[in-house]
Amino acid sequence: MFVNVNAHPGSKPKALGELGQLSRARIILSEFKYDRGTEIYGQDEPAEYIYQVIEGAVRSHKLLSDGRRQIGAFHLNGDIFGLENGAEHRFTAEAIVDTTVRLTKRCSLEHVAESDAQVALDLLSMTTSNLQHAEDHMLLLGRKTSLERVAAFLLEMDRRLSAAGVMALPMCRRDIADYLGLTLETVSRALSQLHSKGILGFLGQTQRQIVLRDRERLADLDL
Amino acid sequence: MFVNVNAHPGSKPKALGELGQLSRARIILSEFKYDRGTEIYGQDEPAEYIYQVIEGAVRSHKLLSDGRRQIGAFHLNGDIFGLENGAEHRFTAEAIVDTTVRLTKRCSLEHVAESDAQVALDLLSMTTSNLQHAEDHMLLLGRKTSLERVAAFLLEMDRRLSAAGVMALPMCRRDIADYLGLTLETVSRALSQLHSKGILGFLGQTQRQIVLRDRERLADLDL
DNA sequence: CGGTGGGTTGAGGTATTTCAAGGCTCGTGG
DNA sequence: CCACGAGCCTTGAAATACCTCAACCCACCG
Repeated sequence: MFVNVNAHPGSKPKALGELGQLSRARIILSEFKYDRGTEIYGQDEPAEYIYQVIEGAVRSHKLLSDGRRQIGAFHLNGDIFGLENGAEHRFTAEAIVDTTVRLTKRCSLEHVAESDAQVALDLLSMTTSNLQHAEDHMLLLGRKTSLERVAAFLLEMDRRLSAAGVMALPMCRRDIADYLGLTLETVSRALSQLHSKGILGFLGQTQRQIVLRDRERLADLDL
Repeated sequence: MFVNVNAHPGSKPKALGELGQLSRARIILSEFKYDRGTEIYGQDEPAEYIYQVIEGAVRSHKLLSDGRRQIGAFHLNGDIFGLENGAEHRFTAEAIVDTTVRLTKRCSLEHVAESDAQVALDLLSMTTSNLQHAEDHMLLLGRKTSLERVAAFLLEMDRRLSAAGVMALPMCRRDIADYLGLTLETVSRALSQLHSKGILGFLGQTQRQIVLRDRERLADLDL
């Protein structure tokens, strides 16, 4: 089921630091690959593992019974996800593109945390980061206009995955929409609007590579 | 500044259990009262204390620069709030009604957690509860209709503060609206609609005491 | 008694959704 | 090599859920 690969020094130092500490605690790390579009775990499944993105991108979402979807977070290079306190996952996680993750058994980690305060504090710190993101996202979802949401999204992605001033979005418009609580058409219109105002530009013909031409005016839209 | 009162056995066993454990760790607890409408702490202020509601109700909110407000949570009897990992509060907290809180210094708690894994795990558990609530709330704010939001709100409040089948809401319509990402008029209309359908009833003339007459049909609205 | 702070309700406006059409890219198979 | 369909994105037009503005009611209180 799981392919064991030699763990190689990761690409994103910050979050790796966190899992690095866990690694110090002698927890088994292995790597695994998921094809684009496949489910990594489902909502309400027992949370057996926690994950770190080595390469690729993952989305975590909840569904309403009639299919409406809310994406709670995107997990990019170096991010840790799947960390739940209870026994079950509270989101469904899917690979957005072909993705490599590093994973470790949740129970062994939990066991270590019971005696090692430092590990427990690491877990707390990770959970707090997630909480902070969720809190900010509630404000966005509850009170921001579509343009403000898209602007905030672009700034977040710029911060998290921009290389050389250009960001290559791994996710499609529908994913962005379900993250921002909008429809894909509204997201598309907002992007077009920002484009026509010269605030951003598209590279290539896929519309997924975006360069921010006027970060200042974009930030003005992010209240 | 702070009035020290004898800590008496609290009213809500569950959350008290948590602070109870912290108490075991020899952390100073004192009580303090806030008048209705007063600020307990402000966003971006240093997080000196953490709090537990003994009596009353508190709202935590974020503001956009133009005054739009999003309430992230209501804190009712027994709830712990003001727990931040960073040095600063991420919300403004205000007493909705006259409120008594128990409080303890954050730094001393943090200090204990550094060596005591059990305390650190308690903090983790509390943070995880907050995270879980925020995750569910993102789904509500991003994807539910006004009627579904109000139904979910009523069920949440019913669960958290219903006594003898009737809930006495401490907060006004505007607070509910800012919690649900709606306007107060929309909340009022949704409640009227549920009232006219016989799903809920009002007691007294303040419109703040609500009795759920058909929890089944209300739950149908909560997808 | 008048003012203030809630709450409800109606009418009209609007941001966003819904529905629909069309274009572009890319992979696959003839 | 080209045709074709699928997936993704954009754009327009119409529908609608929610917001805004406004009037009114009621309870409370100095």
